[in-house]
Amino acid sequence: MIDKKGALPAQETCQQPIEISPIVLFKALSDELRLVSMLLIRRRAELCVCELTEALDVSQPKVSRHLAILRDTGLVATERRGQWIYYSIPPTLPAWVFRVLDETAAHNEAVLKSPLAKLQAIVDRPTMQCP
Amino acid sequence: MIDKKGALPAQETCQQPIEISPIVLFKALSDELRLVSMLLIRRRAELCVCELTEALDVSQPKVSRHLAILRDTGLVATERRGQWIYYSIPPTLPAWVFRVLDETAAHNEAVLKSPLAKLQAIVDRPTMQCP
DNA sequence: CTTGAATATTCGATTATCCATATATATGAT
DNA sequence: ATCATATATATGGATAATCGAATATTCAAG
Repeated sequence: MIDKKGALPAQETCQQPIEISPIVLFKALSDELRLVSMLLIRRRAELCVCELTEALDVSQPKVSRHLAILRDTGLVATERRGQWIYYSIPPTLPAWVFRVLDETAAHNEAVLKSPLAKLQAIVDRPTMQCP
Repeated sequence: MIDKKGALPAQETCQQPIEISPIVLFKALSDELRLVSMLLIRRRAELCVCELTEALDVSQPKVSRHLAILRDTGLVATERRGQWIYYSIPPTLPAWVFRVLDETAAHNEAVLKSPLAKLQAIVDRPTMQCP
C-alpha cells in the first residue's frame, strides 16, 4: 500500500551520506569540462545549464551530457525550478571529496578565471538572466 | 660542444618545481592500478616493480606500463640501483598534489589494506627480497 | 660472452570516451 | 493548442585507453 502520489517522500529529503570511490571521483574530474563545472558549482553554490553553457562557451548538449555523468556518479544533485534545472553539490558528499575539490580550486585559479568572469557578466547584465 | 659522456648532468640533479595540471593528475589517478601504486609508493617512500607486481598481484608488464604513464606525467621519478628500478614521488611536486594524495589515502584505507599486507609479507620473508 | 633476473616495450584486439548533429521532452507564456 | 526556451538523450563516428601475449633491453654474475 504505497501512496501513489507522494512516492518515496522520505528518501527525497533525508539523504544518507554518500560513498564515492576515489576512482569514480578522479574519473569524473579527469575531464576539463567536468572539473571546471564542479569547481564553478562549488564556488557559486548552484548553476543552471544555460549559465554553464555561456560561462564555458560550449554547446548545450555537451554541458548537459557531462553534467549527467556527474549526476550519475552522485557528485552533483539537481533541482528543477521552473524551466531551469539547477545543479549543486550535495552536502552529503564525504568531507575528503570537498577537500580535494578545494585544494584543486585553490591552486588552479587560472582555470576558473575566464568562466567566473563570464558568469559575473551574466549577473551584471540587467536583461535576460536565469532566475 | 657537449660532453658526450655525462650529457645534461645538471638537469638530472637540479629539478625545477614541477607544474601538474589538475586534469593530468586526475586522469593519472583515475585508474585503480595507478592510484593504488601512487598511494603505496607514497606510503613506502619507494618501491620497485617486482614489489608492486607482487603486492597488487598483477602481471609485470601491466605494472610497468602504468608506472611508465605515471613517470611520463611527472608524478613519479625512477632510480636504478643494480637490476632494480625504484619508483618514488618527487618532492618537487606541488604541495596541493600531496594533499590530494594524502586526503585520498586517509579516507580510503580499504584500497590499501591488502597490498600493504602483501608488501609487509615480502619484507618479513627472510629469503629473496629486492634489496 | 652467456645466462638469468628485473624491467620495458611492441603488437593487435577490445573497449571506453568524447564529440557534433539531430531529435526529444518539459515548462511557461500566449 | 501553439510557440519559445531550457534541458535531455540518441546516433554514429573518431580518438584514446587498456589489456594479454610476445619480445626487447638492461644489468649482474659467472
